[in-house]
Amino acid sequence: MPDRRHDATILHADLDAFYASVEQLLDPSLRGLPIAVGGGVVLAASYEAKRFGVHGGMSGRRARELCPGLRFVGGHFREYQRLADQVMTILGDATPHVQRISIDEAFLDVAGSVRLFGPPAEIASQLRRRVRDEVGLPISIGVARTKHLAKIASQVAKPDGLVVVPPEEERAFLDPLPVGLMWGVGPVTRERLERLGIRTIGDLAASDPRAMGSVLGRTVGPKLVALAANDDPRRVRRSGRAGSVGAQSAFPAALATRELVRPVLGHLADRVAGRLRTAGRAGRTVTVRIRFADLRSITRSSTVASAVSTTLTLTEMAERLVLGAVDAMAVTPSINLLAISVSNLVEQPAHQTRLLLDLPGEPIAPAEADGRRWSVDRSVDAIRARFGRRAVGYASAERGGVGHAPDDFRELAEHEL
DNA sequence: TCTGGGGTCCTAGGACCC
DNA sequence: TCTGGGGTCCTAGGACCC
Repeated sequence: MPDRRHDATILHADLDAFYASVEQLLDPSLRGLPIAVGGGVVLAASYEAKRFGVHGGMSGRRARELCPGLRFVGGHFREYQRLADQVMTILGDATPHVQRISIDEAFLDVAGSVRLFGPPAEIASQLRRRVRDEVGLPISIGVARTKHLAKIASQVAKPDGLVVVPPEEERAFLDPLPVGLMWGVGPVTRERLERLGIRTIGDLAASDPRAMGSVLGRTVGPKLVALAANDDPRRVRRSGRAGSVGAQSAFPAALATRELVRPVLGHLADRVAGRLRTAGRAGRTVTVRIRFADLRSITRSSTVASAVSTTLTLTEMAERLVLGAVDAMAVTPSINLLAISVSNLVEQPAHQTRLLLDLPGEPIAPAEADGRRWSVDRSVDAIRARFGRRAVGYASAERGGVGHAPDDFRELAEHEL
């Protein structure tokens, strides 16, 4: 692709209030009404509900207080995935350079498409129209020279809008905007910056972390300051595969006994390792996270030479890490949540692993033991592939308050492996 | 106001090697 | 023997995003 980084050819496309918009699409009687997807928690709110201050992450009770007429609707998770995929296909018609960064948003670089389809702003308009006509959903698009600018532009464009930032207007566009609009500036950083008198992106761009001493240096790294100064070298890359796979489970502290650790980890390892095997991958680094009753959490990790994808091996490694950390503590803590994550992923196609015969009476070398575990796992995988996930359960894993989140929602959050 | 799950990236320190 | 620089890998924690 020719280097046209001086042109505004990056698009950031972002579906508006995605889950809520889908619900309104599926049930026309919900259109124009304040609705929230979810129940105990608001997963997404329609713009009609947002006007009352309702937003994602808020408890259902709080949302009802703010907006008495709020309608809660159950999530049609399969439809979210299907419609979002449909939208991505449309985006892919404009250019092969599409980087999907979540279920409902993506970066595009249309530098190579200009001759075919016209200027970027026109491409963006066409895409918006097609998504509206063919899928029925509103989508906002920002067009600029860099990913950071395009992302901010799409936020400014919402709802259902298009904002183009010409290269010569970047500084004027950026400077007055609140820092909180920047990618990577959340509530914590925004609060710290506020205390330093930094409120706008322009303020941050004008600041020098070294000159301001270590306070600013610790608050924001050089990367963030560079972004504020409009220095963003990141390219649009085709969506890659996930770099890690994990699973977690929260449970009432009252249940958190040492005895619970093993079954919970077994259940988590079963999910993680199963996904790894399905994707033909394995990981060298195993990380566990332990959250305590006071919501503080710690992580412990271990990196091994040969990548892991068997359920039992992963369970054992995780258990060693968790118990090692817990036993080192002065008092046995109440555990609130356990998580397993596997990273440092490598390819491990099925045919690469030897299937070993189980000869009765023969001692089993460690490597062979893992081979045996692997073939057992593959058998379980095969049964599940035919008869569904629940056909074979991991021993005693379904008990103990594990697995609160609906499976559909969980699958939605899983990234492409 | 404290729901829950799956991810990424950044920073910093230490070990180790050249 | 001491000093120093640079690169890579690992570990841990934290913030953030959807």
